[in-house]
Amino acid sequence: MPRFELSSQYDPHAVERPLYERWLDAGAFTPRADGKPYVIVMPPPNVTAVLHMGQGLDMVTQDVLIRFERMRGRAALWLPGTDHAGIATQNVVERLIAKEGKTRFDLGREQFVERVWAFVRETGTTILEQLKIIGASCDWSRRRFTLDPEYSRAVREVFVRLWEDKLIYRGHRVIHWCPRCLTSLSDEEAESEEIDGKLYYIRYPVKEGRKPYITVATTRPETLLGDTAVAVNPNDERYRAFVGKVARLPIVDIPIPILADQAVVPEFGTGAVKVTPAHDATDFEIGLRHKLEMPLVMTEDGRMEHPTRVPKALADLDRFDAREKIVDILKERGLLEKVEPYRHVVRRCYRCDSVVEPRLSDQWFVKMKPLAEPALEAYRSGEIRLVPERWGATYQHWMENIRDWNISRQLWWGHRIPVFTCVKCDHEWAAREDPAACPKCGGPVQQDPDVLDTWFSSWLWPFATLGWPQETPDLQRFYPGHTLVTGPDILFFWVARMIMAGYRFLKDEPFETVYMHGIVRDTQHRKMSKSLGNGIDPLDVVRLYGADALRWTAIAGVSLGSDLILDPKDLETTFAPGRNFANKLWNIGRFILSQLPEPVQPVESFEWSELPLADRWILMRANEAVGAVTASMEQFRLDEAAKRCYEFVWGDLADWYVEAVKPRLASRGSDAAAAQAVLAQCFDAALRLLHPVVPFITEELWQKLPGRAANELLAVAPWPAFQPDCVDAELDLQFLRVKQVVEGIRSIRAQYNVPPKTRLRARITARGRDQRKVFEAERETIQRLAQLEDLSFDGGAKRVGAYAVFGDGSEVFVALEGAIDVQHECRRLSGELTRLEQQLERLAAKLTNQQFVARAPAEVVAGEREKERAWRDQRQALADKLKSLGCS
RNA sequence: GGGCGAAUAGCUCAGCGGUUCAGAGCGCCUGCCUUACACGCAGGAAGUCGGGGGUUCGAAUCCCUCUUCGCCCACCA
Repeated sequence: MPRFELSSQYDPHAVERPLYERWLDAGAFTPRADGKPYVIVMPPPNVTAVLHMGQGLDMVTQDVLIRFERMRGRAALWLPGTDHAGIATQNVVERLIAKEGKTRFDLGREQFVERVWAFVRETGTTILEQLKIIGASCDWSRRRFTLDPEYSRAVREVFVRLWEDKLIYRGHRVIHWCPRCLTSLSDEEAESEEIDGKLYYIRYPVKEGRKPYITVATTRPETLLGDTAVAVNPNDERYRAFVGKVARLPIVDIPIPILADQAVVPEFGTGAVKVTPAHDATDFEIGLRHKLEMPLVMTEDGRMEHPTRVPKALADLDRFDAREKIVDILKERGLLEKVEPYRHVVRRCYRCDSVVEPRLSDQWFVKMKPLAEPALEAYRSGEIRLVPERWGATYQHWMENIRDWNISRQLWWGHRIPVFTCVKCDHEWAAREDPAACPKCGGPVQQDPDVLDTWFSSWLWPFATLGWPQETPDLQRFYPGHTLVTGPDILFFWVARMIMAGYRFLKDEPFETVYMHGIVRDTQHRKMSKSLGNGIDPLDVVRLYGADALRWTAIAGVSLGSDLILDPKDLETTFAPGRNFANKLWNIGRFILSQLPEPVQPVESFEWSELPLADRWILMRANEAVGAVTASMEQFRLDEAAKRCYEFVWGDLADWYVEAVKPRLASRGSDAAAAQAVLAQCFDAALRLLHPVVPFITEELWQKLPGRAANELLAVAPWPAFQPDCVDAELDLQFLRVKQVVEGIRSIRAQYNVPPKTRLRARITARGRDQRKVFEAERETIQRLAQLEDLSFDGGAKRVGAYAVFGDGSEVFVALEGAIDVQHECRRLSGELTRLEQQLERLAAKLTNQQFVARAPAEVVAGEREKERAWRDQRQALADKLKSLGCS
């Protein structure tokens, strides 16, 4: 009698939350006290973030890995947390207060920062709570935030150490400036985008020249107001006469020198270039070389402003409005030679998408070369591995050409830069503790107003989260970590820098493998984003299909490192497969559980050789699945692991084994006991193998298996062990023949439209004696699966019916008196014969090809010979059938 | 301008040198509510593996080239 009443459909919502609670209560996600550690640090989401599909993929991937290793007995630590995300978070709160009609300047620094904290306290755990919904098995007791006091100490320590090592310096140069966020950005934070723009050719009047003007080409005419020279290449004959002359800067109407500089490419534009040292990085270099003035002609928010260079008509205009107006003025004055369409790159702020303005300013930089060297070496020596490997080239290229890192941001939200200046004696230094007075002269001190780049704190994540610079037990135990899982989009921002920080400050790699999955995109291969409205809310998916369905699609839907393509307009197609599979699993469980006694005898208590073929076969298949799934997991081929489980559960266990043993189970006799034992064992193994991918439903079912202790959890149960000596290809082949017989009969049934309820009579003629024994032993299985009322072997009287012939020449006859259409049967069989003959012909050609026989490996040749023999038998059998039917 | 990736069934993708290798899921067609499951069962149809060339006894699978998409990097304004 059934021990459980389970509904016929799996209801994820009824089980997910309680199970998660149970895992938490049991401390299942805390690393076990003993055992070799396995550590994944979670890429910390922005503290204001809500879960999107990209993170969903990232997190589920990590969860699969951590659950797998946890089951394998490792002291598995998945360390969660959030990032304060300087610009992003400040923007969010600025928008909030904008609704009250205020700016951060109205509030003042202190109040604004307090406001951000209030917001973070209120909403900062949202995304972490969402992770629980999708089943993330992180150790919440070790949750970190990049602005935690301990973490901040690490950030400050790192800054001071780099300062002491002379790797931090103040740079006066042209950096990327976001006029909307009002801060400088690193090179990485200014994303390039190709646009269809224009190239403006502008005439700069020249008094003493042979020609009345020199023409320059530019994509940003508005910067003309900041020009302090015109430059040409020193080797450019065309302009030799101009060098040393003075041009008249249009609109501003001031003299500027025409000079020669190597940086100018003669082939581009006119070969003459306007030089705007304060608003262009190359021009800045030219300016330095020629000691040019470097006037800023724009405000921080991108409006034109300069006491002498910006005329009233242009003052205060936004840079793009100013561009149009300046072009108009130039046109009016005949100074605009031409305008060409021109495809070029602009840089955009990665947080707000504004076009970034190159701007001369003072910023703090980190010298990166010394940091990059060990990180590069670690990759080259294989100490750190990138998966997929192809990212190695990108990583190397970036490291080899690394540029100094601008780490100061003109924001209020973040780690304040610990550089202090004495108001009295100008002494400047970095300090671990806030100083009360200047250590040199005792004068009052001022702290640098800027904060650090967010990534300057997150690059310490693998060890700052473990208590560094304190020598904590966690740090000793869990550093270095093992696997980092992330998307390739933050390879430079984060991954590369973590590696550098690890070697610099811990003298050891932060992790051994970086696994980079792909990006989540829609069916048009566009990245999912809020602005495109093509996103999928993972929580919607959980609501509609359950967390396991979401996880299934995220894992089974992508191969190693490839993008995940999802259709936001068709969630059903996208996520139903996972739900359906969960439901299938549920119902297999429902059936098996209804059949199992308490307790179930262990499989080991049965003599292997006495188990029926089907039992030995499914046990072997289970074992094979264990081997394959384990191997796939180890290689990050998570999709293969998931699909292998699917095949075993659905294709082998449900479609064949469960159906095959139903009669035995129904008999309730001694035959049933073995079947029960085998079912229990196989199902248990399947649940274990599937648990990392679909933790909820597997735990729920596993709990119901007989013999479960009250406090046992699948989440911390051992991973099944693969037994290489149980692999048996012969066994598989034998059962394959059984399957083929069944399928042959089913196919005949369908072709002759025999109603499912009609029981047929069939006769098998086996090719070899062994095979006959197999068929006889599995007679009941075949009868049931093929819906037969009678199955006989060999010899019976010739009757009218249909035949199917198999690879080894065995054949099955299905009696179809009255129903048989001889013509049709002839066509069917001769079709098969033709196909077989063609195959044989090809094979024969291959085998008579001396080149093949001589050069191909002997075992391949032998295999082909064997194949030929079997096919000949099959052909013979088919030909006989045709003859006996009287086909012409 | 460099570098990388992708192109296989209507859709999303596996397969990446040799077992009937041309596959899976979804979709489609034909039967079935066969007492675990219609989120299911059984049986089918469906692709000259982007084009061309080459290497090899043998090529979706390796090499070259072209085409089309996508991504990353680069101070020719």
